[in-house]
Amino acid sequence: MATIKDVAISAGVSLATVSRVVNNGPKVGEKTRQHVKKVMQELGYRPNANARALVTQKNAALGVVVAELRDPFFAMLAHGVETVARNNNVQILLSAGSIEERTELKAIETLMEYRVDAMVVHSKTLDDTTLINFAAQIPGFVLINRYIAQIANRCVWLDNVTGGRLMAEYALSQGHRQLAVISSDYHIDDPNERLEGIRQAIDAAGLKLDECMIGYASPDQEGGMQAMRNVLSASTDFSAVLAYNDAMAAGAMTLLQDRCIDVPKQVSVIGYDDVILAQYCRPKLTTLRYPIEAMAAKAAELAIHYAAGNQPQDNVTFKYTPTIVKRDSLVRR
Amino acid sequence: MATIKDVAISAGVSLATVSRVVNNGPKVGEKTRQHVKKVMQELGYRPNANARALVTQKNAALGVVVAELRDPFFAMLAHGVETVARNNNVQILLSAGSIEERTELKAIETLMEYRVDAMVVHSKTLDDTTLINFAAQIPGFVLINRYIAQIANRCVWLDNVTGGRLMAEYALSQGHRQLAVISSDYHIDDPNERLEGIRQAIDAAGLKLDECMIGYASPDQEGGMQAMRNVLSASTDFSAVLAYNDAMAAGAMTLLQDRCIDVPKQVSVIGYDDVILAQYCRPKLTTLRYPIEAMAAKAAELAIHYAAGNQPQDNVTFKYTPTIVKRDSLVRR
DNA sequence: TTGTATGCGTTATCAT
DNA sequence: ATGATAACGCATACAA
Repeated sequence: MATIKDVAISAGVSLATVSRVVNNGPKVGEKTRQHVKKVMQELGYRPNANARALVTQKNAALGVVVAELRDPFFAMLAHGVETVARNNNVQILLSAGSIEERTELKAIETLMEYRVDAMVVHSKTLDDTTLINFAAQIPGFVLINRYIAQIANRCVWLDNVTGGRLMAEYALSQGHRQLAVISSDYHIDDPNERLEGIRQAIDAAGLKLDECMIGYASPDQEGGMQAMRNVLSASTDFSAVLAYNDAMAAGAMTLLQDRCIDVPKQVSVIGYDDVILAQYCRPKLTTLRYPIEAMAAKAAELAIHYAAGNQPQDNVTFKYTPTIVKRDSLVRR
Repeated sequence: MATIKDVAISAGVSLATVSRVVNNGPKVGEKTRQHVKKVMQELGYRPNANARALVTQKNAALGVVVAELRDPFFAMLAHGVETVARNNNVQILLSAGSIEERTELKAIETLMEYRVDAMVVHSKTLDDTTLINFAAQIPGFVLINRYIAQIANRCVWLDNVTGGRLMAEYALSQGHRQLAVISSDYHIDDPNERLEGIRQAIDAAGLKLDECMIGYASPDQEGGMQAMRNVLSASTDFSAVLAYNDAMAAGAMTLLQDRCIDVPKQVSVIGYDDVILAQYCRPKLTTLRYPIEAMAAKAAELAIHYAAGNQPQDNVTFKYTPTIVKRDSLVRR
């Protein structure tokens, strides 16, 4: 593959001149510029991004760490980042790491080896200290979907407590008095936060959420069925189900329907996230919109901005609040 | 960030020795090896992947080009590649390019600038010549979801004609005599190939597929509704709908249901791809399984294998055939 | 406006 | 077993 040197020789100019042309640098005669460009064309010259990153001490790429690409949620996240990357003419270096501490760590470390200084990270398993450390080393380190007070200005996150509260309040406002909850058994903050919000709303309404009305399982369709089964075996005395996410909600609906319990006539269901599936399943899912794509875009912009040398402001953070999307799975009782 | 030089000085050894330790090279005393490792730890040393790629003339990363991450299909593709990448301890460089010629080209070019020599490319818009050219330049260039005779041994693709034939044959075998088709209006080969297979099966059964029974629209849910609407306005004389993909199938089902046409009692629907949505929508979608994840994994392995210097064999190609997945959206008539 | 020279962090070759 | 040194391709400070 042709190098800058080849171009220089072939064009009869110096390395420096070619370099200037490549980078649209100033101080180069229009005539030579055209000539050099032509030679570049002929030789099929492409700048070596590695050499460039080495000498400039910065990598133009934008690093992204996600847990699991297959999950539509992360796909949307990646897409949000991708849009911004393209607009900024920046390449994405993507590292998927599954929800395991080891691989998540490794994903970030690999990105560091490429010296990417802009990075959007989705990490649920690494502890605060580790993340704060990374932030100290990488100027454009931005967390998505997580809040850490010490680096609040690098966090783009969703207010899950409010989200939980909203979904419960909405169900209550529609006349439901007996609520069941199906939650995730992953040991991360999100389920707890959403649950806390739900409890707040129920308490505020002067009602009680019995422990046996909460089912825990993996946060997917299968888990939704499982958790729903568990709750049903304890009690059938509820008119609405609040799910941890849309996948669980869909699973719960499937199970209810399999048992000839009509959704939403007999039991209403509400999801969380508003992934594509929410529009596809029957009945269409009433859910909480998690604006992950917009958030991801924001995170990417932030990462690029910080990496460019702009100092993060103090006392800011990027909090988003979910909103109710009314569809067909929850009706007034 | 600490360099190999810093480590060498701090450890009181030469650059070469440190380099050997880093790369687990031979010929280095166990004592010094331990010592150097310790210093590396202390200094938080991380090899610079850019410098490494520069001097070795090869990038350990695996490049991936996809059209649109948000699409669950590509998400699965990416996931298949990702699994292999992780097993081979290789980083993914992902370039999403949307289905436009310009961006697809740019995606590949950017990857080339990083000198990645293993590359899994999903391209529908670039012409054969361009792709063959890339293949000539990049040892580990592998196409997924496309077949080009001249570089057959670098193609991992699906037999879409057979796929189309299978879906039609299945519908026919279930007693359906009047078939409607909703297809994609994108100008790529896939829709035509699938349509051709469908025609083959219908011809073989001694039946005819009238042009007005084919609706064209964008290959998503919205398009599925649109195409279904078009067909319905021309004729209601069909008992089964063959869709270009699951998203269109889901859209078609929605429209039918909105018009109080029961699926599958009155009209059966069959999809293509078997993305997650096929299991979520109601009724669950009978569809053709497109083993994209396995294919992507294969492509990634191939790319890494070729990039490592192994010559592609002559006279081989990697063809996959879809299989029917029977669920609830198609019933015997 | 153009050219020369230096160094970025590594690997690899050749000595020792 | 270890060290000195020359590339790798490029950007840039400095000279001309």
